[in-house]
Amino acid sequence: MKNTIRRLPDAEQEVMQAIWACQPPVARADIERILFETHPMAMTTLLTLLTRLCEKGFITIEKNGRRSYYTPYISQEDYIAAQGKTFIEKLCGGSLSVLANALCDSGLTKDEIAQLRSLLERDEL
Amino acid sequence: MKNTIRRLPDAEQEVMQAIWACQPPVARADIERILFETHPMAMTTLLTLLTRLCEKGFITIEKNGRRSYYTPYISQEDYIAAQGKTFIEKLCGGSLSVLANALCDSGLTKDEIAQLRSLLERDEL
DNA sequence: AATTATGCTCTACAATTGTAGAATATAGTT
DNA sequence: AACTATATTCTACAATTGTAGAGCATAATT
Repeated sequence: MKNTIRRLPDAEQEVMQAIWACQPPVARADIERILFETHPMAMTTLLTLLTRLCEKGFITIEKNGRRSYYTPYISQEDYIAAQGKTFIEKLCGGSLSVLANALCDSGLTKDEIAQLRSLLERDEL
Repeated sequence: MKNTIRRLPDAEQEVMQAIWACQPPVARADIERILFETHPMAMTTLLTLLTRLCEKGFITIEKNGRRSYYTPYISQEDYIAAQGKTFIEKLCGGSLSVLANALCDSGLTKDEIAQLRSLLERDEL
């Protein structure tokens, strides 16, 4: 786990999620297909973002002939952990309960509140 | 509560936190003093950020003579709730337990894990 | 009232981000 | 081998963000 994982800009994060959703190494076409649902963009735009993600150390790119294949270098779990941690420390003063309360009070749909309840009732983890 | 609260860029978020830490309406000098600890910047930089925050609807500015006073228009709780919700929906597929697991596995200090444990053991909320 | 100090607004500019067309390189086809 | 299709890299540019000096307005001081 890498401990300083920078917060990605929205478009790049969207691309990472598409990559994480696939079995690596991932072909451009697969990423494109997934993104089409959530954040459609021109193909060259996607390729620009992939290049930037590589420069930032989030993925590796291997070429095979004229095609490239993309593999996450930072896992989704590590990214979530790092960003979640930063979020809690920076915004919630390090207190998880501040987050939980804010979510309960106003940030969640009924389903999500139910989910939070059940999560809080399990005390394993 | 406003339901579409945009994610602020880092510098502006830092300023908001300084404002939230004070009793409104807040004088520039107070914000400056707090920021000096976390994110020092030139005074005019701060004033630029305050103007942007006002344009974005995060604060209101009232002038009294040549000084201005700043009041949050979006509460910290609402901001945390909105960003937390977005975070969970966008990154964790809407599943809080995904966040909780990632945090447990690698994102938290010992203290924070202890805190999460105790939070999970309380089943009020 | 004139001068000075101070607090804010305007202007500026580099870095990052979002977006995509133009150019290039390579693989497939005739 | 020449032609065509296609996948990637280069180049480009507007919008946003981080940063702060120059200029302006108003209050305090002499």
